[in-house]
Amino acid sequence: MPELPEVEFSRQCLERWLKGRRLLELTVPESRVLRGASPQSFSVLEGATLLQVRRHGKLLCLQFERELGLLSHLGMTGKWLLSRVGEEAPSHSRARFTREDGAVIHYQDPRMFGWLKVGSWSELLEDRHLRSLGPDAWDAPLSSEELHNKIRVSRRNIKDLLMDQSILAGLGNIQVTEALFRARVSPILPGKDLSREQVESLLEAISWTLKRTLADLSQEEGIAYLNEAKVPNPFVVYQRAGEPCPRCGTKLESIRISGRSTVFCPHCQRGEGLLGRGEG
DNA sequence: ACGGATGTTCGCGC
DNA sequence: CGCGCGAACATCCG
Repeated sequence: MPELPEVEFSRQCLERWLKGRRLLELTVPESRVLRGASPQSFSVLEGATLLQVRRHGKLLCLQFERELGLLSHLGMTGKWLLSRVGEEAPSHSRARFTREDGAVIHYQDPRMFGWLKVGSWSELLEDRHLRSLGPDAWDAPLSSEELHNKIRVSRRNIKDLLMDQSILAGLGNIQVTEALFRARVSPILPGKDLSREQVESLLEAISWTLKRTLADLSQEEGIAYLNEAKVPNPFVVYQRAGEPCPRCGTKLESIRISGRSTVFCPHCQRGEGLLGRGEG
């Protein structure tokens, strides 16, 4: 379940499980997750102690002793999981790191859109996947002036712009859908048509939805997430097409933007935004 | 059983 | 050349 909040949750888990501890053994079978790297190349991490896990957008950066590092992108279905001694491996485990006490940390990823990359820490910090990211949507939010300047020249719609990791890193389909609804901005509004006030609303809405999802994950729901328990949809509009808008009661609609389903309220999130007419 | 799913990248056409 | 769009990747779930 990886957008910024889930990736941050994974970051905290990895630090709790591994920070200051040695990796005794790594088993990384050949799979698409390696993107062509040799399974053997991961053995450089054997015996290394994890120093810290950083997150930039949806990318995790694990720093180890000996100037070593590991980049982890969770793709669509990636998860880091802890197996206690003697527990069975989860399905679709693509990598297993054995701790000194025998516990095993698994990287699980059925669809394998995620990936792992091992290398020297300094080299990984220059990796194109990291360098191409804009400021983190949570740790380094843009000012409304900065975001407005980035989008005011674009004819692309605002939903596309907010999903663009080079503008703001960490948002995905759910968080953008939720933020646009909260800010009452139409997802199809071209970037150049957003007022400064709308950009301000969006930034507030983004931090609100990220904070709320993060809080959900680190409370009881985090445990449910780990145990794969089914929890009811916690989002305000995502996956609620056909239900009444929680603000005005209008039926929520779903459209596709860049191949992704986009739920919005046709009344609260009208295309003209605050420009156009003052009627309404 | 068919369609859709939290992400990114590549290639094509304009 | 740059932009926008659709397809592709692989598997599961309702």
